Amino acid sequence: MYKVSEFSKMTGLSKETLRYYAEIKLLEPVYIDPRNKYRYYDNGSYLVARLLVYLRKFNFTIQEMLEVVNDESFENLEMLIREKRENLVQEVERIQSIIEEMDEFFELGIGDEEDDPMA
Amino acid sequence: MYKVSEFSKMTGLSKETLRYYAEIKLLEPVYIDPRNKYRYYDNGSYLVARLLVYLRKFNFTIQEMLEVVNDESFENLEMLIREKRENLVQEVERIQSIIEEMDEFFELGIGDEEDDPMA
DNA sequence: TTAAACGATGTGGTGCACCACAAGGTCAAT
DNA sequence: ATTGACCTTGTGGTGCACCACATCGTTTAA
Repeated sequence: MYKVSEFSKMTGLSKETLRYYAEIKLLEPVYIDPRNKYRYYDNGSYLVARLLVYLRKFNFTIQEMLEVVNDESFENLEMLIREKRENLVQEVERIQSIIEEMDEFFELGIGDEEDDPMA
Repeated sequence: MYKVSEFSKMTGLSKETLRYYAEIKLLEPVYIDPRNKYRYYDNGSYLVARLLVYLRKFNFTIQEMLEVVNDESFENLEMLIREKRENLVQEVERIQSIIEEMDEFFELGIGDEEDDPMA
């Protein structure tokens, strides 16, 4: 079993983040020593932590990661990632429409200041 | 000249936002009555406010909008919007690379749980 | 044994861009 | 004059995902 610092180094998640994740029940220690309250994680914790690090790369929010983790057999993992993918596709479209608006803004010619480009 | 509520309705910016914008010197009242501290805005304020609303649509941060507003002749406005456009293009690319990673994830076949897809 | 490293809890803070409530003074219409 | 609308200041809160410091008890290695 791993103590907090070791587990933090293994996973790249800070001690504070681990504490936060335990608090919101995203990733809880598998054992807490009642004498000193030390938190211990195991190899199963490590697998979950690696999954979380991966999902963070996919821009998953905490809430979304909770859905993944609370699905005990991870049978919905693919579906949840597909949903997130759809989110990201829509975000790309949103940004691209902003870019198009900017291009229209440039076409109006900002140099002509007498003409209110924002009308 | 306009008082706060009227100006808020005209611009779509909430009173709290206007207060905040005054505080950070993004959009300050043109006159403050010394007797009661009432804040007044004028038509010039309205033009600036409309510009800010527009830039918010372009995902400009407060700091970026400050750069625009502090450029008194607005001669750099086009340049600043081009920079922001470049930011947004890069953001689109960032998200798209995440989407590609997701697609690779799907190709690995998550159904095969004996194979660690995160290796 | 000692001292440094380690771990815990409690608490407040960060960045970002607002939002909301309380309390008190001023304005405006009746 | 009265009352409701309006404005101000002060203060704390929101959502989000952490981050950091102080204090105190425990563990570890010399």
